[in-house]
Amino acid sequence: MKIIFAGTPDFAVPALAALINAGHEIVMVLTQPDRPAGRGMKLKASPVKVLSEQHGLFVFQPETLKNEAVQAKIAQTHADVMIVAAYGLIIPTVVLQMPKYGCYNIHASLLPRWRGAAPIHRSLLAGDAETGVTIMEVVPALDAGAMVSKGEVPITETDTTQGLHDALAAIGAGLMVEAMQTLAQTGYLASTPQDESQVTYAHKLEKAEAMIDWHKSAVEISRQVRAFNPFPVAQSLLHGEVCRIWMATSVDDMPSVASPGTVLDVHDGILVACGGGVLRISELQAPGGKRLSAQVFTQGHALKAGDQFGGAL
RNA sequence: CGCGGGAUGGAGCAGUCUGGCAGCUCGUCGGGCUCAUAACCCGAAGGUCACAGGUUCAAAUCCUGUUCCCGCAA
Repeated sequence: MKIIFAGTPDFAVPALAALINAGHEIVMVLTQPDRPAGRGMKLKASPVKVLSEQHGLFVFQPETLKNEAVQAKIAQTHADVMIVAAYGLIIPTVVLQMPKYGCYNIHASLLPRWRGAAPIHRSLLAGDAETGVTIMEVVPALDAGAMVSKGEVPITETDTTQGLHDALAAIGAGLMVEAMQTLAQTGYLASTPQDESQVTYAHKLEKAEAMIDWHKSAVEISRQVRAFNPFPVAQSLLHGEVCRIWMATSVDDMPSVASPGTVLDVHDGILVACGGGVLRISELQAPGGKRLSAQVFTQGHALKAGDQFGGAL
């Protein structure tokens, strides 16, 4: 089929790769314009653009799709279908109606739960037992279209956003290829409307949410740490400096006797007292340094039982 | 040229401000102890202090340039 692919970050890459592999004709790739990013603010191409160029695809990077000249260019492709995966720009109704079979989206949650910008982070933070990915029709309202298929993934005590993201991106890519196969054969995709009474929204992450409040329970802090890995990374003050916490699990068979934020032991992971329970930090990063396992970290940094996380600068 | 931190045996760090014998924790190797061990004891190897130039009797340390890594901000 003739496909327009609209996507920007890493999450969209497996889907595009899978569609190329499945033999579809990608007539246009929409991705956000190169943005200044990273140290030095150099212009950086999106992951989707990088892959597209490797395959010699036609890449189109308009600032907005509201412009008529831009819309005309999209119409000229005469695509059968448009596939959206974390594109990041609003797609006007007129564009949604251009492809013969419409427009389908890959969303990283089990809809109708977690519509919006940060579904993986929010499901992890909320302590959901499972998450997943949904293939759905794109409609003008945010992530509100009827659902075509779903893939579920259980969330364990050690899952991070990074890990779930990669798993969901892979599953979503497979489901989308399946859906396109069905669409190509039958010219139709069955879909189920979302139950509006079950809708929740996954709001964008705020930087301020990264700071750890040691008065929370170890279970909650562990979720926060894992939800914020790899971005923006949970952090706390240690010896007056910002320390990033990459991985931490809650130790359930240990009562917390000291005040929240107190280091209890550093021999098997860094154990820290919380508002409820004890947190075992297994990977962290000091300013200027690389991320290190707790064991390696304690060999080079003076950290001992009785030290305090948190507090003021 | 957006702002700031860093580069020191294999790993992680101190030492730099105030120039004067290259240090610490861990790992590796050898030996000992032990029924045994990632435990404990004794010993050893391993570094052109990122690279280039300058100042000095003397530079890891001060000055200049370069490369690479990290955080912030986007």
